[in-house]
Amino acid sequence: MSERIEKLDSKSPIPLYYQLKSYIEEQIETGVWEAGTQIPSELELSEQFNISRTTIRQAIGDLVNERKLERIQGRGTFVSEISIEKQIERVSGFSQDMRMRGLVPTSDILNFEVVKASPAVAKALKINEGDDAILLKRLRKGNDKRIALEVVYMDYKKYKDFLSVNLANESLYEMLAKKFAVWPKYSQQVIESIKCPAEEAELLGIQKGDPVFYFHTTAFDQYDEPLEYTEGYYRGDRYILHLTNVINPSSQSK
Amino acid sequence: MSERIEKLDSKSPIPLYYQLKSYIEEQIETGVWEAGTQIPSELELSEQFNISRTTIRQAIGDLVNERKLERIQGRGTFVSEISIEKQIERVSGFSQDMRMRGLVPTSDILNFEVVKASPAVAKALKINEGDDAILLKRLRKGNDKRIALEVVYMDYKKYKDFLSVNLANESLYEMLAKKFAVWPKYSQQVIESIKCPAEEAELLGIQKGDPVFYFHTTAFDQYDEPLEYTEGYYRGDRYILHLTNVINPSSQSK
DNA sequence: GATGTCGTGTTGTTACTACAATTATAGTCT
DNA sequence: AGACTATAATTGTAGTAACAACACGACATC
Repeated sequence: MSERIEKLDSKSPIPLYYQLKSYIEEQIETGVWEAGTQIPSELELSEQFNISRTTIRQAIGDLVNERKLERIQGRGTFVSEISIEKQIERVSGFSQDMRMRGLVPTSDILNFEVVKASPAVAKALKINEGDDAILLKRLRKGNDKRIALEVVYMDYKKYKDFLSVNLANESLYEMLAKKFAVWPKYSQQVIESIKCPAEEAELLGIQKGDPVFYFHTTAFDQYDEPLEYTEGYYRGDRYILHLTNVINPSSQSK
Repeated sequence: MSERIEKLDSKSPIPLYYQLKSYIEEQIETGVWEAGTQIPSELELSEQFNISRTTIRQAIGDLVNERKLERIQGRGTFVSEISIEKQIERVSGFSQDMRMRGLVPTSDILNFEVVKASPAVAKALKINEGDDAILLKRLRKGNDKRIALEVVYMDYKKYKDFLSVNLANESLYEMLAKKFAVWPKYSQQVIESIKCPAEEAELLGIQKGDPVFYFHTTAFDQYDEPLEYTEGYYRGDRYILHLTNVINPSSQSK
């Protein structure tokens, strides 16, 4: 088992460096290469797989960027102690967020209609004030407990077909990817800690004035166009924000 | 002025690719290459600076990683529309945070002593419960307005000399870099939205029960060792959290 | 004991080459 | 006009080569 090496397939349409990258990721994820340990040197890998050092470095460089590996000149390449990656992936909407916390996400749709864009919505979606916008108001639950109240706005011109879909239990992002071939590339959030207004408090089942997170989030698609704008009230007693901040995003080469 | 090209210095100890990277960053930051526009092709840059395409690609690859450029096969390389980078740098402690918001950070030191580590502190700093820990309690202000109450804990064994320094107006991180040659590499935060307790409310000049952000932050140094653990209460009416979440951290090569 | 030197192993930098894959455009054919 | 084709331009992948920079241990020297 040990000297039997899965040779990489140079005839495959998948690039060699990518195959090697997958191999290394597998070694890390299965624990064959434990956190903190040194991986084989570039020369060793080059001989082992019979591919050039250029290709080895490309695979390792990618993984260094993703913070799964760390290179130290003169010493070697090591498996990162802490996988920051997992924490960063937090940001993929409510459904994924809940699943990551081990909760089952569900939603009650309170409102689903076309409205005129308010100034805030228009600005976020880069449309004109008064233009048509899709409004989707949902009470969001984790394991059937009320967690948040979210109102999503989208550009009606772009996503009018969207009104016909059923998304009671489906992730908005998963649906958008399937039906419209768009997906979020990044999102910008503004988060406040406020007293919950009366109307929202009632829907969330808390007292007026109880502390809540108030999110304004604009998600951008792969073309850097606004995808959706969301305002959300998250119960302070049931929702905690976890963040990992990377101070100095190091480059591929250093 | 236009055909006069700053030649890169191959005799400099600074790598060529890094010099080129700096040059490109300068072009972007000064607006010579505007957002969305195509930069010269790799071949053009190679001829212009008389360096190999390998080196060009390394510089561009770094900048693609930092999301300042985007490469599209068959089309070219373009300046990113939105500089996410600026938002990511948010995370460097209160002083830098305030400065980034255009406010002048100051602090009142309320307490600065050695205490026995509580379970939470011990766990965060990876020391034993009851071990000595440095406690630094500060009322933090922006433009002389009270913003937050922060309590920093550090390992006394590692940073005992720290007790003698004066940091009324200096950033903790800047001081640590100068005196101890350590700096934060990343931090993990847990953020809650809670009702402010009575004691903290009084110090912050708000009413008991007003909403505040409650932060627990552990910062790790360049060796992945815990550097400091901070608990902070941030006034909800004066502090807003801005986040940019990158959904799919793409690799250097794609 | 402290310091310096040297050899080995490792990653870092740079150059050269060749071909593949993709995109856009110009041109041709129907 | 529309569909297809060829070509050019551009980035992507892969190889080879050489030397630099750095870390570290072994050993010698002071």
